Amino acid sequence: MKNYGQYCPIAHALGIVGERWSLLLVRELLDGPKRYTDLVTGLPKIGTNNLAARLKDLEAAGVVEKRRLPPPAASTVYELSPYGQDLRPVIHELARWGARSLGPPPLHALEPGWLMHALDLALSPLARSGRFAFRIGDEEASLVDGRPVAGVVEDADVLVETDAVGFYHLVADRQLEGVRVDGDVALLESVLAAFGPTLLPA
Amino acid sequence: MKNYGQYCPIAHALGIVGERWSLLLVRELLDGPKRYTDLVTGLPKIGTNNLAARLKDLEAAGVVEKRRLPPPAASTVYELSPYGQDLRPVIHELARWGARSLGPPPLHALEPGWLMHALDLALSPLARSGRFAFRIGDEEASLVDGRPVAGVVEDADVLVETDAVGFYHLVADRQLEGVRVDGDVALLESVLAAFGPTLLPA
DNA sequence: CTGGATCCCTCACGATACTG
DNA sequence: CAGTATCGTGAGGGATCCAG
Repeated sequence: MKNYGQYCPIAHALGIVGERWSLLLVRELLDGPKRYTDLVTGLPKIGTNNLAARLKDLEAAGVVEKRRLPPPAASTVYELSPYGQDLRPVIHELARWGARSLGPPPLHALEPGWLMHALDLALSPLARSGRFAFRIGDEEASLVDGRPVAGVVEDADVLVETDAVGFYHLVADRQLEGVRVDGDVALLESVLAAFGPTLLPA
Repeated sequence: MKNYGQYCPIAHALGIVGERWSLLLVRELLDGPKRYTDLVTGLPKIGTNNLAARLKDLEAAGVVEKRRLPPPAASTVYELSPYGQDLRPVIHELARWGARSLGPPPLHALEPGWLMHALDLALSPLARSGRFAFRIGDEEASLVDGRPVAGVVEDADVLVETDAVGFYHLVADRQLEGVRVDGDVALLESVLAAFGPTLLPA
């Protein structure tokens, strides 16, 4: 992509990761190294030529590194360089901004692992202490002292059970309809109360 | 722009501001309302048709608002909605990330007001207290208790005078060559010492 | 099966000219 | 000043094909 013709850190950053698909590619790699095929399945609508081009660009920019796994797992994986890892705060802010106008989820076709990402995004800054467990649809994850972990943790302070739409309204509107809460309800509500308005005021 | 086909706050956010020029447009408007022509001069390489299209998209998405100024200043200005203002943390993080691989500035063709933006970006999180004044090339700005203000403030704790390249090396490498510092040098150095490594390790 | 490269088609972008 | 009209180019999307 051509440059923006300005000496500006924002324009420069966008020259590196501003192309279509680039930041979504980084999002995929934030969960760890992935193979080419994993990236294709994680980004179904990207053309393979485009994926190869984006990977090449990001590699040339020092954001992504290509590594051959040693035998017997002889395959190549792509992973973020340390500089690429530093995009995490950028993507985190972008996600929090986007979430405010995203609307409720479809009940189908959510990506595996979405709950851990959602907890990390929406609640981890708010629930720095306590043990929260979530069983949402067919996903399970917990928040232990602000860190998301997989599965329902033992002796949680509070356990939340609902589906994806119920979870959305829980964090977005603080509506508890259709949500089953076991344990310290007040603790959960105090965390949610720290949430500002999340929906687009318009 | 077509969607990314995923229920994901990042993909959704990129669907709104992910197109070429969109975030730079928001950057321009973060300084306050601007007229169409001001935007053209601030983004010299954008085509006017493209600018019109991006403005229309951002307005439809609730990020930008178009307002007619009352007579006698009968002109239309564009400004960020509250939701658009909330992009400031995103752009801030992006700028800090991009600055790490940006390299030293050209001595010419820096945009007016760059110094205030640079102070805001690089030093305002670090210098929450104290009065720092800067005279860099033909730009003047100060940092008062962490807030950037225009001009050289009276009775500053420290006054820094150099050119843009000297300023860059001051914040990037903490090199003081070619930099004239009046006042509390130790205070300035303590702020700079709080800066981590800023350049791409590669 | 993984890891791409190639082709084609469409549309978005960039430059410029033009208008209310 | 604030855009719209037009047009050429090139990047992105989709499908297919090929090599290890």
